Amino acid sequence: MTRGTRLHAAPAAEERVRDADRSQSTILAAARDEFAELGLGGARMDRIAERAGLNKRLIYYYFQDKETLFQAVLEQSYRDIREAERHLNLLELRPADALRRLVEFTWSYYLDHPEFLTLLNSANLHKARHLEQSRRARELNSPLIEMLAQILERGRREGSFRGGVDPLQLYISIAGMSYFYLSNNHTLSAIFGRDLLTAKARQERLTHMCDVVLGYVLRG
Amino acid sequence: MTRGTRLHAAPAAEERVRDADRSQSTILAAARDEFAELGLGGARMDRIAERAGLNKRLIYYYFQDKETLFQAVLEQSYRDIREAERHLNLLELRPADALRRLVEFTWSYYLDHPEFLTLLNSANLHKARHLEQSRRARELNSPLIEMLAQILERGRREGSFRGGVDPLQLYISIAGMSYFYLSNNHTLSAIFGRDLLTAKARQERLTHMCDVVLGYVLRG
Amino acid sequence: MTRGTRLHAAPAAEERVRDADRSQSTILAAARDEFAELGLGGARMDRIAERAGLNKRLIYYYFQDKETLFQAVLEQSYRDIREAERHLNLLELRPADALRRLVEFTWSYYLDHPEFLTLLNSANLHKARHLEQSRRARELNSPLIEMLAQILERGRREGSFRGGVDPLQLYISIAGMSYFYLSNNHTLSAIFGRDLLTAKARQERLTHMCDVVLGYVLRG
Amino acid sequence: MTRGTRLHAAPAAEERVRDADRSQSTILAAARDEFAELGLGGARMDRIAERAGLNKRLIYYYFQDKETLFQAVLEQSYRDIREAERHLNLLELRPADALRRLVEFTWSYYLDHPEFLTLLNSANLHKARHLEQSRRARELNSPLIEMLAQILERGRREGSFRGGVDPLQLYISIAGMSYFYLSNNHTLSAIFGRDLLTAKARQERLTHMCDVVLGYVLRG
DNA sequence: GATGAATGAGGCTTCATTCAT
DNA sequence: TATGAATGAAGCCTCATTCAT
Repeated sequence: MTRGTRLHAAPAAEERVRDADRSQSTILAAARDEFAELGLGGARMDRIAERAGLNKRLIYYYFQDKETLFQAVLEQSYRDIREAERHLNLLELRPADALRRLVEFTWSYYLDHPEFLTLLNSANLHKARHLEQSRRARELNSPLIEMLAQILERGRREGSFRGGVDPLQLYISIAGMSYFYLSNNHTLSAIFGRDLLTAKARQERLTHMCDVVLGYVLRG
Repeated sequence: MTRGTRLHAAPAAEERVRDADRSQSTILAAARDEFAELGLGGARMDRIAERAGLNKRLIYYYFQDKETLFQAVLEQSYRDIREAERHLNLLELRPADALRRLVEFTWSYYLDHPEFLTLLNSANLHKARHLEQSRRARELNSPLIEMLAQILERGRREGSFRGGVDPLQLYISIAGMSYFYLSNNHTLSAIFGRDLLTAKARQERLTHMCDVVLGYVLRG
Repeated sequence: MTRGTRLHAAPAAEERVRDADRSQSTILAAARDEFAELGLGGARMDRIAERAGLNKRLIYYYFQDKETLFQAVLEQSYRDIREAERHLNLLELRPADALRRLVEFTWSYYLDHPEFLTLLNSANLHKARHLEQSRRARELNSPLIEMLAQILERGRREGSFRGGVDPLQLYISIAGMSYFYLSNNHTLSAIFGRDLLTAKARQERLTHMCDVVLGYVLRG
Repeated sequence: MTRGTRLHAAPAAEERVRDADRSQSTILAAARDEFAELGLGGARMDRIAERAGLNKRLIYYYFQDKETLFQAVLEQSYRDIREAERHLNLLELRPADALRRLVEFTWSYYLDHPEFLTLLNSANLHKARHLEQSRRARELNSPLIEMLAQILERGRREGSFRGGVDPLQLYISIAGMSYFYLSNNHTLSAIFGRDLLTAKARQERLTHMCDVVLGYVLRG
């Protein structure tokens, strides 16, 4: 008996299971938005339930409490960005192009996922205690570090890149340049009285960052 | 007249004023610590009073409410860093040295004032609404931008620096490289399983950042 | 036909019934423990299901709600003690020995069934409303009262017992002396700083109670 | 300046202090009633506030949480009964009269303070953990034990009492006989179909208990 | 200036119970 | 018979804030 043949019938077992999964995802997405907008302390369980369109009690059914929910949101966010990173085929590009692509990817991902930045902030405000409790923390290690190491090594062997560059340091610098600009965007705008998110400003920022990275890495 | 000589007497007017000032500073310092550790949402007025060793009611007496108090803390923090920046006499140094000095200063200030980073995060989580409400926001404009502009211009005229460098972009990059490393220190440590705050690691980070900035700015 | 020989077959009707009975007993035992440990207000339906290793919904299937379940537990407990009492063949003993045996039985039963004491407490906290609702309340009348009446009468006729002893009053006194000692054991221990449940202490208590009862009943 | 001279004046400092005290007593009394009627698990903080006519928050201001409040109620109840016991001048009476007076006092106190019985039950349901946490538990030791010891010794020396009676055992028996009758009154009434609290029934119970105690203690 | 007492709103969480197979 | 998913009501407790000297 296929699904189409049952009319007015109750969902089959497999479907009910999927309902549970769907509820969990819905909650997770709602929580992600709430936490991103208001931080762990400012988030409200009531509002998360409302955003999810589900009963508040269900949140506790699937995720024990607020802290656990936050941890689940964090893990999901990490899984998401790592998934995106895996699709970056940097090793097919020439070293300099690969670096440009990496800078651009980081920049675009942060731009498209502003919630990732605030979640990261919240996590660090709480001293990453949520990550430490996560057994999966290590799995969250970015594949980019290894890719970056290979790119740098290849560039050095080609003679175009300088040697002695620590890939982790460079990765952090690349991330930091995008991150600070976007994360502190409001403060910077207020202080400098300049909109930093116009199309032009964004293009200029990206160009600047590429220039910095390549200026550093490229052999004079 | 020392205080000990007056028995059962009410404090003199001037002394009362000094007490008032001292109370305010005490509250501000306590609030800064609390906000830095727990964010705006996680901070507790009770705890701030306790940290200050003063009655909670007094906080409301001096600072209308929690938001206003947070704003006051933010402004004070900005005043503090701007004050420190004013003592940086970069223009006395040669351009390359001035840049190194600027990177080092930023790095050291963030290291020594971790609360500044978390306050900044909190402010940005709330979209800098506290800054916008502050009449003094513009006064918070860093003098460093102007200094940096002059340094870059001088280096360019000397022929050692490349041209076309936007001082604001560079300033943000410098700040971002330190900021991300320190602010996300916990997350990074958890993920990469590497203590990023040992003396050696700190030295390496500083060297890396100087290399990046100078690598970018110096004419090949 | 053993169960193992039927593969993928639905259980036979008789077996289903046995399962049903077993489930009900399991629930009842789990509920008894939970109620005994935590009282009616402190007991949790979730925990009862967990203790029983059965789905919570099943509890509602067999016992309408928490109150009804409590009532069922109470009735079962009464049935249990009445059953034990029925095996006491006091009338075969001489009057004084029969009294000693009764005191000892009461004491031992309470010692061995501490849950009975707390259930009784809970029932009385709720003014025995669960008993009043029970159609079987009267059936719970202890056969001991009648036995005790006969013992007292026989002792009196023999000339060894005093007359005018109300069997119900004596029954309550016997029960009360054991009950208070055991039920308030924790409080008494805390206050008097003396472990009341060592083997020696228990023996002393039993001796004391027999002395009291016989001292009262025996003709000088 | 006496109180009467101030009209329309705000309460003086000493009075405000008393307000705090009064609030605490009011809460304590309301809590005692609620706990007595419904047990620890069944009591509701909301209802306690309502009974006290005070803001619920104030309960938490003075008594950290429900458990602490319960502990405070327990301690107060013990203080009350110990206070009453102190006014019993048993040593002025002849030994047999002193015993009768003690039985009567216990019976009357329990009759007049039914909440004491249920509080005791609740405390024991929770294994007296609230008492153990109380630093004052030992102070709650009844002065009656010592008095009873003296009465028994005096009776023995006079030749009217038997020897070898443990005052603690006797105290527990006296308390238990009253306690069980009253505490399980509802259950007993339901089972035996007999109202145990009529004036006549109460008189009979008291007579019975005196008979038991004296029958035991008096030398044949 | 300083403080202990008091409060209303709301937050997180738990509970008994029902739904829908 | 048995069960995982879902829910509304309510419970304990906390929070920022105000009252009343």
